[in-house]
Amino acid sequence: MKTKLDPSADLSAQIAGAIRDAIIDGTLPVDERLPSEIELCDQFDVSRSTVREALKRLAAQSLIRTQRGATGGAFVKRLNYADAYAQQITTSTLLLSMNEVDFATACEARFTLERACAPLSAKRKTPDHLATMRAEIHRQGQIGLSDEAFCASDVAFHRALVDAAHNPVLSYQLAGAVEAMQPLMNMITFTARDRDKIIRLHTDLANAIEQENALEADRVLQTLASETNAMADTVFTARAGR
Amino acid sequence: MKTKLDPSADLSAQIAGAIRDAIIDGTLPVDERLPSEIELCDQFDVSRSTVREALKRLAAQSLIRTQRGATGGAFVKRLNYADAYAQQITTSTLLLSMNEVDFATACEARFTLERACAPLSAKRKTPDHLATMRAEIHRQGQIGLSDEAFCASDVAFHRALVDAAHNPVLSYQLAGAVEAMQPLMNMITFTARDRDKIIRLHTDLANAIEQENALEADRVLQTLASETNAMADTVFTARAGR
DNA sequence: GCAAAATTAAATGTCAGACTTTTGAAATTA
DNA sequence: TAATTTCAAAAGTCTGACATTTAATTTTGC
Repeated sequence: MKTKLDPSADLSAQIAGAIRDAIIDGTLPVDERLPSEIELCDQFDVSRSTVREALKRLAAQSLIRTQRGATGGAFVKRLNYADAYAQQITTSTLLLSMNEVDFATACEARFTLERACAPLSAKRKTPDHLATMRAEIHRQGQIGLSDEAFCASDVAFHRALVDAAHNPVLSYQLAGAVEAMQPLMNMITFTARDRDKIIRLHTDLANAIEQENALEADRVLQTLASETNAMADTVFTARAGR
Repeated sequence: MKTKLDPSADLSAQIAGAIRDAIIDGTLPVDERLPSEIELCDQFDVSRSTVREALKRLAAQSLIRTQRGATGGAFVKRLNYADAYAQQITTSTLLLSMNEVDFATACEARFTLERACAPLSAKRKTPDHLATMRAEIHRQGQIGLSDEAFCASDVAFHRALVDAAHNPVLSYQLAGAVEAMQPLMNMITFTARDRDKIIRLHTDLANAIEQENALEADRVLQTLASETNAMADTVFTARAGR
């Protein structure tokens, strides 16, 4: 069956779109083999280059995987959490860095979502997640730690908090909110006093989670949010003053 | 400068990765023109088809846009909210539909995040958002409305609720959680009684938001979450019984 | 007859070159 | 000066060839 395309618009985009729609609505189930490139040429009445460009578009979105060889081809890929996480983080990071989203807005979004997680984390935490949180707190206290490493550890701490909720969908949704903040946080220079303050709050938070005290966890997260905002304010007003 | 690639791995993926990294870390700022395809051929020592496949990968992720003509080329694209939303929704939808995420898990994630939004929405709502919510409630009550249209209206209602928080980052993060549920919801047949129940809760929610009663909004959302779960349960156990 | 080795075929990956279309800039002309 | 024409650069498309990978098939050696 020949599928008609609009010859005035981007052909590879149209082909990719048609296949993507078929994947999303389930017409093409997971692990189904797509027609070979040659067959797609025939179906859409375009050259192989165009078909290949369409397939690369789909591969970039983790919608298909390709195998070479005799029984090879393009297959509908089961989107796994790792790939989805990676895409989510890339998109979120760029959205924040390119759109001059102010720190306060991003910060509010992040902590609002984290606060939503906290009660579930308190209820469902395992020793494993608590151990990760405590390990990161310890790392954050090491002397000579660079600002960047401090931020990375901060992200790891908060991811452990989120993962403790044991809801992979929630973890996925929050991955972007938490990780995308890292480049923004990296712009901040944390004084020793700032770090102390954060570490103390992290400790309070870990304790609250350990004791399944959701209310206290929420309180600490609110404090952490306002403290983070305050630190960013100090840095940015200082910079604007120069 | 010639950039070296690993000839044993996928060349276009490597090129796309190199350029993507340059965009993410800011080496290539927004609206910067990439070298022309021919220049990229030279830089990476590959053919034009390979370069083009790499560029299509980037275009699929909304990282670049291309222009034809004399002053044309590939430009780093400012990722806008619309594109980010669309990607977020595609990814979330597929993640849920392909991984046999059970309804309860997805539902929990969605309502947990929405509950986090509600206090902000109550505080910052505009007449506009309230009007959208009420309009969707009205639509949901129309007789002869298909299940699918009912679900679509449900999504629109909840998006208005989220958007009322006036935090675009939050709206973006929640777009996936709310929209990705739609295909799952579409599997449910809503009885007239179910619809009545949902519409009543939606009305309560809109009222709570209007009166800036965050506590009540939270209570309604919790009820809505458990009711939704119950309806799904009924449908799925009935189906499993056959 | 069976196991190892060689062959084959199908598919993606890559390359080279030509042509088309779009589009802004430069040159020309009225 | 303004409108028109020409030009050139760039992406978009097509064709055909060859390379590489991989599984199935066939052949060979014992």
